Amino acid sequence: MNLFRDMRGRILELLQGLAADGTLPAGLETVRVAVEPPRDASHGDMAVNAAMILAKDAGMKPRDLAALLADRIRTLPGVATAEIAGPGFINLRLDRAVWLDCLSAILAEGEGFGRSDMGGRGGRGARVNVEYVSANPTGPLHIGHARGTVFGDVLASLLAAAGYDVCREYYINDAGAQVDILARSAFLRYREALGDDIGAIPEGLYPGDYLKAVGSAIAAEDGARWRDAGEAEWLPAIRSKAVAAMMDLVRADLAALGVRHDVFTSERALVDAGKVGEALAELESRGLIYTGILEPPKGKAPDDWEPRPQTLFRASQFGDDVDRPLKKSDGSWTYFASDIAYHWDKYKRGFAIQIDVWGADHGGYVKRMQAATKAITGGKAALDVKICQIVRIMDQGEPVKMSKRAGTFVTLRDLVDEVGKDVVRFIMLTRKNDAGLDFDLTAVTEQSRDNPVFYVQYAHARCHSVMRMARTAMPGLDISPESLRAANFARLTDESELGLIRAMGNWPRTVESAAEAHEPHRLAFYMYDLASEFHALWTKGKEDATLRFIIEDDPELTTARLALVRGVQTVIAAGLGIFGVHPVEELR
RNA sequence: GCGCCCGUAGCUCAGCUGGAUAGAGCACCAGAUUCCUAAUCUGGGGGUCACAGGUUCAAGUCCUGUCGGGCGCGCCA
Repeated sequence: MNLFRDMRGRILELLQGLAADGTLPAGLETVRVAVEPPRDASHGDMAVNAAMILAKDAGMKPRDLAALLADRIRTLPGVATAEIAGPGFINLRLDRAVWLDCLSAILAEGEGFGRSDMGGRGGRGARVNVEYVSANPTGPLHIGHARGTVFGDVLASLLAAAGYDVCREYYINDAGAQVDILARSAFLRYREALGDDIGAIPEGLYPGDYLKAVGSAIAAEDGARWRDAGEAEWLPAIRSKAVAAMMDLVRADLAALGVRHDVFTSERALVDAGKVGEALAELESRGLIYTGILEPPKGKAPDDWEPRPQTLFRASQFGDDVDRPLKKSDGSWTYFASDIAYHWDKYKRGFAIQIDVWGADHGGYVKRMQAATKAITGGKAALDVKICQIVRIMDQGEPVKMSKRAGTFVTLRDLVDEVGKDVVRFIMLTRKNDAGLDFDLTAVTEQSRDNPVFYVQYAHARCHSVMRMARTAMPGLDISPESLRAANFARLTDESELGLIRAMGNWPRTVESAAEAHEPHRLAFYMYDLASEFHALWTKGKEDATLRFIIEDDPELTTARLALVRGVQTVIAAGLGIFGVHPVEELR
């Protein structure tokens, strides 16, 4: 149930009617017609901008068109008033019964309230692929991965809630030089496990203790088989085992954060299957590959720059600044080349809508990837890249210096262990993805209004608390979901109560707009605002006892108010559900 | 030098893809709080939306330029 979308649909029907009887010209473009809550609540329940959007094409003044339309809107069931304001807004007030029905719908739909079918009507939604994390399989996840991981995961949930058929994907970069280094590092640990003295880990290799277990495992499995073999002989096997072990680590870290991917795609597998060659042949056949010499970047020419003919993709034909190399000087593919194959592969697997979640340091890569995706799919796939800005870990307002040597934590797991997965997940979404974020280890566990996690959780817990209280104070009262659903909502008359219902009525459109914009952080702000309204009403009951939720000598009123509380609880739980945050029933 | 992102109240940030008088929280000031959970609530002051142009009925939002901050810039991923 989405009151705003329903109303928009009915207004579009009215417009069609006006066009059909010749009052308005036919074929007016209505995509920009919006039905929204007005910025100022005193303007009413809904604001319609149709008259201003359509005035020019209709050949009318906005306010005249508004008057015409308002006359029709007033005849719609559920509309109490339709007034023209400002440059041509039509402000609607709905019958109170409409809002009360909305509460009824919330209770009936439960946490499904707010789910949408915008991803596709009548059956399965459009398929969307969200690729996130995709950290190199060379060690455990570190703090720098936290934000993109949470962002991608919640964006995926959000799109699913909006009716899309979502695939959560992880791209394993197991084909580059990094994993060879991993293999060499693991090989040392293997020899160590066999009793060799390996001394200090040489510069350039991964020194982490987490590789000791890998070395031991290989020693246990293969014995001394590789010990005296040449690198060319052992490297592929050790690499494969090490990567598998690292992915186990990564998966465990992800699980600690409550993240689970549907698909893990291996870059090496793509390469071995010849997909890169196929992709480049495809581009070649479209005349998009040539051999040329790139200009050195101005202002920052690398020391060892020398002009060299390269195999280039014509990225600049698709919006990129320059053409991009596909081959390294040793003849192997660049990372970009296999990434083209990968995105093409995603498209061929049925994903015309693709979203990649990257860290801020990859911002310069966005254009070329979009250019390549556009080129190789013939413009049929859309790639949106969400860049997550860096997170500064703070403590008591001071930045935390993170280094292994200093003993301060650097891994994602440490962060989760320190404050809990729910806190990490929520806080990572309290800022827009492309803005920086300060994560204060002390502030996020404080119990105050400054701390959005607490504030929202407290609202949810408070709902449960009220229910527990009601059971004690009025033992004979039936507060089962069925009973609350059948409550006499007409007893809800206070403006704060209705305001709360209106706020809840905004939830479905918040979900839709957040899904459309690929901006899950909007849900955090919504939840915070709803919690705020709820706390305000609760406090009102302290000053005015007649506004309390529990009125012992009036079971009917109490039931209605508990239904309201239940509604708030439901909507917050729905929001936290999309966030993958467990809604607490009690704070301690 | 070029590209991308950012610039909104003293501070941290929203602003629903162009709408009405630009909003929260913190901090500050003034109040409420023997209470369904104490960890709150009500009100107030505070703005050249970095700056300058442009587009239109309407610009924080779109375009151009300038300034300031971050990230990136062939054979790393």
